[in-house]
Amino acid sequence: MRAQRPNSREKILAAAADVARESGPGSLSLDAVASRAGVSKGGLLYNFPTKAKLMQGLVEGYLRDFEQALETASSNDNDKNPLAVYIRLSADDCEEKRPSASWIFSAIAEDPDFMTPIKTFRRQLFERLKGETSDLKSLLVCYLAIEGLRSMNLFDSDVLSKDERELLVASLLEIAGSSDAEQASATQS
Amino acid sequence: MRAQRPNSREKILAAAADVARESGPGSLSLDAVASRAGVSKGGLLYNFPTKAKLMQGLVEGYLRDFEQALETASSNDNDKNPLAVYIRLSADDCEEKRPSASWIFSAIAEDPDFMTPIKTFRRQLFERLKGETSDLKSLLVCYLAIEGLRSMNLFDSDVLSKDERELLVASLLEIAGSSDAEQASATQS
DNA sequence: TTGACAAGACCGTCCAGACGGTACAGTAAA
DNA sequence: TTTACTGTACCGTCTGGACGGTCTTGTCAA
Repeated sequence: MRAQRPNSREKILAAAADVARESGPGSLSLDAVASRAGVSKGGLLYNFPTKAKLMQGLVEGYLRDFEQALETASSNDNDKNPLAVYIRLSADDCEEKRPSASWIFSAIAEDPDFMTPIKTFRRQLFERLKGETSDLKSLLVCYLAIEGLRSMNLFDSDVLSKDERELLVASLLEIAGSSDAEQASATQS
Repeated sequence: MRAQRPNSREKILAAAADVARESGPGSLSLDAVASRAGVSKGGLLYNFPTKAKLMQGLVEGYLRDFEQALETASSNDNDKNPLAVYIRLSADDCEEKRPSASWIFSAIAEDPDFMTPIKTFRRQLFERLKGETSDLKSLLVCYLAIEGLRSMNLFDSDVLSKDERELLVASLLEIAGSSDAEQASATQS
């Protein structure tokens, strides 16, 4: 069956992400991942019969983690509107120093089709937010700004200072919140 | 006669961008670029002695074009505030279907350091906008949203419909414009 | 006008190395 | 015995790059 001793699988996936981050996305070779994971190349190929499967594993793990984080955030932050929850979650995500998903570049280089699951996931997420947000304009602005934050994090771009990031998030929450307030009670100058 | 003028340089650069876009960033090999440009590999290596130089050429051309576009846009759109000009320019950029700068992925895979010129350029641009915009919050939101738009364009992600894109741009211009109005009414120079 | 010649622009071929992947024998625990 | 690997050897392919040769153009003296 599946996951009996999935220790290696996770280790390999984490190692792949580490290699991509530290040695650059172009250096993500099977040998590098294997040695980084403390696993022989044979063992790697046993868990992931092909490099494409490795990439697929990375994508699936990424999506799974994202979905789970969204779910728990929705539960914990229940009192807020979904857009605000998403903003806060994404901002926290991007707060972490390491560009967690730079393996994406490797995946794209390998085969651009690896992006399609991520793209459809994003689209579904956006559609869901669209259904849960009253003001389309606020949603668009906030969603795109968060996308920009993600982009900068992915490219390891440090254009914004910490203060500016916080101010941005506050502004976005204000925008997201104002739409909520409009919906609840149209009382704001 | 064959075009022996530095014509070849531009042709090669364009060919490289085409190959990266059409065959995927991972297939950006010297042979592919050479054949696409209608140039032998030797000829390519003559113009760009190494693959790194090719990438550098792509980056420099990208930055040069961007700067020039910004300049002409500033001249033509003189009556508007700089942030609005930037928003409009970027939106137009992202509107074009064909030329994603997907060669960036190849460059990153080759060596992440190729991003540093682009990163410093972005930072300078942001600093300049910061100096020219009265309301930091508006700037942050608009700049990041545009960054998000760029990101989606780069990843060839079609989450937004055309109407939504237009609505987004209108909203951003509104946000940018309101800061301008504040500046105009509150402080006169 | 012509011929010689140097420099620039480009071609075609070859090569060492890295990579993904295969095959297979061995091993230690459950 | 099966599962989950390890370790090594190996193959075919692709890639960046080096190299020497070739064609074109500009220059200048005679």
